Amino acid sequence: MEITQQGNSVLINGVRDLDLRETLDCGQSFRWVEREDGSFHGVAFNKAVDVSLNGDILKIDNCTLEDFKNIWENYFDLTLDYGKIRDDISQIHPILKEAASYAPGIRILRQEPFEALCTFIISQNNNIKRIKGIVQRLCENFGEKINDTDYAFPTIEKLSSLCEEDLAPLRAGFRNRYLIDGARKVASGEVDLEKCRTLPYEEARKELMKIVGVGVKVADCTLLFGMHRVESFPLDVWMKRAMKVLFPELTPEDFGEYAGIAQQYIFHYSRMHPDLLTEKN
DNA sequence: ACCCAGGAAATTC
DNA sequence: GAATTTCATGGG
Repeated sequence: MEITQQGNSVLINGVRDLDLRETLDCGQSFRWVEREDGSFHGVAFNKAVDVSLNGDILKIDNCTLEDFKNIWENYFDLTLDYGKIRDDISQIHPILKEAASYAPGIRILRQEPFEALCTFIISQNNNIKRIKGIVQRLCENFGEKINDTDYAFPTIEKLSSLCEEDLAPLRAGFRNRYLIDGARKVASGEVDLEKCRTLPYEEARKELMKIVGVGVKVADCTLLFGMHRVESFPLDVWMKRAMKVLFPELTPEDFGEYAGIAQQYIFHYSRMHPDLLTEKN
């Protein structure tokens, strides 16, 4: 990877295994918007950027070399060799091999832990389109304004200072209570998100499940997308169907130390081929 | 009107 | 304890 600065942009040459749409619009982050020209606009770590990819050249606008090294290289997980991981996990099962080669540009973003926690609390019994709307309103109402059009994700302190009724503008329904409980327990230290990066997996899960409204699935997604615990294997409705129909002889443990990456390949593949999961198949 | 949505809590059996 | 119902909201 060769990195150069060009005006207000940073160019990264030689980026492999990255497709912006597959990665930013596959249900792991809910804050990226695709533009007409195929670029993506989004906010993370209090910075708003435009990202585009031409061949193997990644361009990040409104970005300094420092921001790239401190934030975006990590955010897009560019130091992990997904080609190698794909080769390895492809040996687990032929259908996984097919799913991985179907969308080889999926990467697991390294999002902010608190943002991942909140967005996956919001995700429960909900659809991706509405999740995006609620998250957008959450940022507009309670996040710091960082330019004409963009808002940072709300801080832990800000959200923990609110009550359920304050969140009414989100129209998130019963999830308001869960968001407040999560913010308060994280703010008080009762739930330690940083510890979840290194705790044994089951203990990290339990730590997050102290929050009302966080069960196994939301905990697994928070660990995978917020703490980069790539051994996590979240089972949502799609994945449960996929396991039953496509991998009846396998258990989550069979997917190994990169199960979370395999999960994303399978999740995306299943959503793109819903007919594969109907009863007769 | 009915059913579902990257689930989890509350209630009932 | 395991199975079922409820929880707000919006879209198909």
